[in-house]
Amino acid sequence: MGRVSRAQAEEHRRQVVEAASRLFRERGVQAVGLGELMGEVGLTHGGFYRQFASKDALVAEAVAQAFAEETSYGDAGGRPAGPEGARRDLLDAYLSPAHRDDAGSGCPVAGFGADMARDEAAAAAREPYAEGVRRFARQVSADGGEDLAAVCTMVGALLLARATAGTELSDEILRAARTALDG
Amino acid sequence: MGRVSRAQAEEHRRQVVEAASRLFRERGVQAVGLGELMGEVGLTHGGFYRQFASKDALVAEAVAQAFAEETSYGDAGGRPAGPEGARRDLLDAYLSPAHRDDAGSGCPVAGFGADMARDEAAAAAREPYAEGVRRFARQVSADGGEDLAAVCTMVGALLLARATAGTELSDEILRAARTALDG
DNA sequence: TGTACATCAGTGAACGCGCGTTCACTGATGTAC
DNA sequence: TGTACATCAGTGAACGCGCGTTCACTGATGTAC
Repeated sequence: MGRVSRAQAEEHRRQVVEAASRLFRERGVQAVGLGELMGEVGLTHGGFYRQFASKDALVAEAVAQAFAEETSYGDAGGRPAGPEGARRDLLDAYLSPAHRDDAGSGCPVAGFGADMARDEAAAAAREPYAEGVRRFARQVSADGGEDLAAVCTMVGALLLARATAGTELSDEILRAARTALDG
Repeated sequence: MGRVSRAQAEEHRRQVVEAASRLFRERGVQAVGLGELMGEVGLTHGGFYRQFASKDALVAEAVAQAFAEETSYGDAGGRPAGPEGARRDLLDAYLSPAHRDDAGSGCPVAGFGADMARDEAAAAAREPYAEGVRRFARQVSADGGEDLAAVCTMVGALLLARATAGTELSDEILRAARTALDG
């Protein structure tokens, strides 16, 4: 292929991080190889190390990238929300079948939780992940505090709905969590 | 080694399933190889297929085995519980640092959740897993029903506490979930 | 603005490694008489 | 109870495969004059 312009290379790098952010959330860090990731961008695997120090370094970037983007959690609602309805809309979207079925562009707290809990992922991602959890707890809170318990319910519901996807239990789980969370 | 008695072989098989049930919960199905599993029992990997049809078949058995055994969730309490205190003791133990730090002998709903959510694990384990979730929801319920929302909060808290283990956020999460769940 | 050359993004083959699975073989166990 | 033989649990080497990582090479880009 020969050399590519600096702007093009930066664009490739950006696309690889984005693909990683999506595929890692969808199938897990271990299940996605560097060859597949580079292929997503139309490149071969050999060029990976011109852009990243290691797979672990990419994991850290992918986690940060996932938290940086604004997720709509499957766009379950759609109606414009006043500040009073913001929490309600967030809960509706978060606990929707659409969000359950689209982990790749869904909540990074849930999407990367399993990889962070088991030490597969780089320790480098630990700090940005924990910060992301806190930020989400503030976003969820009705007052200005951190509603960690609500985050537990939401993330747990999403995980269990995904783990039981295809059975009727899956939808029941989402509804039970939605009902339990006021707003 | 030569042949081994039928009873000895059955004992070996039992030990392999138990080791799988523990290690899979601890590190994930993909991260544990058949060689390591057989080694746990003192055997070599070649004999695996005399006992199991495939790794996926073992996964299904390991999930069933994990749900079959009585877990104490880290034994956080210890005081004898009357029926009125049973739910309180369950919550205390479940949301304890001990349970967070010992996934291998901990709750199978949480331990296998990630593997079930991503399709790494055998489809054969889906049904016993879903049944295990329902059974746990009945166990958690204060009345005779199914408290799916409480299960979401508990499992979510455990997952996030493990994902943030080592940071102070981890303990905060456990306490927040414990406070939110009455009893 | 044009030319000469250094840089370096991406290629493709190779590295060692561990995976799940298969198989010929060993020899103690279990069985038939 | 004792002997002859079939069974089969476990061994260890091999299979093809994909992984993360390295590297010599290509040739267009970027830079120096």
